[in-house]
Amino acid sequence: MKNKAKASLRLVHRKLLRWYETSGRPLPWRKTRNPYKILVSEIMLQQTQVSRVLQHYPRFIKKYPNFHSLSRVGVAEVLRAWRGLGYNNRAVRLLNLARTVDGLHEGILPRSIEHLRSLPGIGHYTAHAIACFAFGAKVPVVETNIGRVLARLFPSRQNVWETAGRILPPRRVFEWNQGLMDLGALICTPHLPDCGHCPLRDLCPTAHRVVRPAMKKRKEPGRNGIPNRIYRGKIIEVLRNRNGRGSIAAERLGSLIKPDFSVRDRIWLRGLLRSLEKDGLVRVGRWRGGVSVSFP
DNA sequence: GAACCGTGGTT
DNA sequence: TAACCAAGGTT
Repeated sequence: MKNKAKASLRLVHRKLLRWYETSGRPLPWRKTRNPYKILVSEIMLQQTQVSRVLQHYPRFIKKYPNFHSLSRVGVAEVLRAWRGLGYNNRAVRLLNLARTVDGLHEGILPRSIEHLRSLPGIGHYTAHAIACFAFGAKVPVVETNIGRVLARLFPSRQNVWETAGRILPPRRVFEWNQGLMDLGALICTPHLPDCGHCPLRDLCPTAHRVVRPAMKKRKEPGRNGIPNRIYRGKIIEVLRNRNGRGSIAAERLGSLIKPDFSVRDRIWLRGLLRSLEKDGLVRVGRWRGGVSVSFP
């Protein structure tokens, strides 16, 4: 890299880190280095806004403060604690992860990115996030915010992960990664970026002239124009609210999640239940010639 | 690599 | 109001 580019990069480091000191968000998972607490926050934050996670994270951590306490409960209890967060598969994966760590790793989360990635629910991003935020590794992190920021700051670069690795500062990598995310969430937003208040505006080639790529929506499979995943969520919510009583007849479940449920919907409902069963979210059994549904 | 997976606020 | 969007992961 040329000296000029190096100097410019150092300026980016300085400006962003300074901005983060004064404008970074005071989020609870930034005040700890506890691997379990960092992990829970990262799983919750997958495709989920910070504002929503803030509503549920403290209560979840209080109820399940470590891998051991979480590993001892069942799917039903975890899904109730997960209510409102969405993507319920994450709760099941987190539970299985806790059981694995508690049972096979003496309650200690692995430190290596490769090992982390082998655990359920931890992919490329989350493994790097845990390595950096919990273990202090000097590794890059790229999620939707940072991907957008880097695409605008380095429009000629193609691979954002490679770019993120190349521009990593020599120290304060924790603050650097968190700062880039805050910049994307607060200033460098998708629709109308607030370039006037951006600490990097003088160094950004696309400042004040951001074009956002027009994305086309895909069509989701569903019923009556409602995607199947919404019905899946309704099924889980019905089961959550059946405190005590274990199972429910599929026919009754159908009428609860779809007001005009009829015999023509039976096959469709069976498909939903099969997918939920495969994900470990429900158990499907036989009952009086029909089908019964409960938490596993 | 595309399809699938919740929930609810914002525009 | 319909569409978009949000600290991704799995198959």
